[in-house]
Amino acid sequence: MPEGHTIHRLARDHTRDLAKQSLAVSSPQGRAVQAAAALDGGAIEKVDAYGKHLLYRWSTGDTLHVHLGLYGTFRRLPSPPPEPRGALRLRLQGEQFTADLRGPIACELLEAPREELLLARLGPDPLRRDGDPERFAANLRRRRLPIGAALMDQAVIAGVGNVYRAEVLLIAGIDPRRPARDLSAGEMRAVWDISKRLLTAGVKANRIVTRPREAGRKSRVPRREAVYVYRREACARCGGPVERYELAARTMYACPACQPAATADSPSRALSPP
DNA sequence: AGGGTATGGTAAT
DNA sequence: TTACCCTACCCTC
Repeated sequence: MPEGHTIHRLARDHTRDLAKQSLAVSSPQGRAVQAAAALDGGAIEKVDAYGKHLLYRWSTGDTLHVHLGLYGTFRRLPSPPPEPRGALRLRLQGEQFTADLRGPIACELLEAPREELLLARLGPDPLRRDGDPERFAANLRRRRLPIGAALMDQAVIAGVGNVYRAEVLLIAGIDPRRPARDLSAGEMRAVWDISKRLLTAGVKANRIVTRPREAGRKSRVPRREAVYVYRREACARCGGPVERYELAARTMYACPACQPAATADSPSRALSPP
């Protein structure tokens, strides 16, 4: 779940549910006791999202940095919440709602210099107003690695993960193994625009949905039916077999028919937007 | 009910 | 390159 869409959705929800009120902050698991003690009784001004990173801005001037990693999850409970159970890393208890954080890779106070370092190594984020497609293109031109690997590099583009990279490249009709810098300017722009569109839809739906729902289909379909290639046997666009292989230490899913290797004679072509 | 797997990144090796 | 975090989900039984 935690690609950029999840993070931006949490920033929005937590700003709505928890900001501008006194919060009881605790760390029952004991691994963020110091941060909890510093923040307890304080108030959040707003929550910012950069790629897959959450920054909670407290009225004291403190910034709490949270990164969910692969397992991390926030659960929203009505206040007052039940007694904490298990490995509960952080609990933010507000007047009406409580947010419980489990399994994050990062949950720490972030001093200004370290925040600068963190943001400096993030590429443009399509979900942010300041996300700049020209910066993205410049990042790609600088890299010889495959486009499927470049999209996983948070310094190239922030917020895209393993599901979105597969889906974006399928829709763009681009073979993931093509060197990033070999993409045409139009292809680079298409990859950015499709990423932005899919991530934005993900924030709204609060899940990854890259494929239009079939007419008359029930409103909530299994993930398998909400995507074109990720973890599928057959491509949802053409019905052909989906290829899977390791790329950037993760499993890549691609349709060889919809994502042909480009040649000088026949550059790969993008799908018309669904 | 229970087992296998992973939407991510860091630190150790 | 590998171990790890140790949750939620999906699948099978």
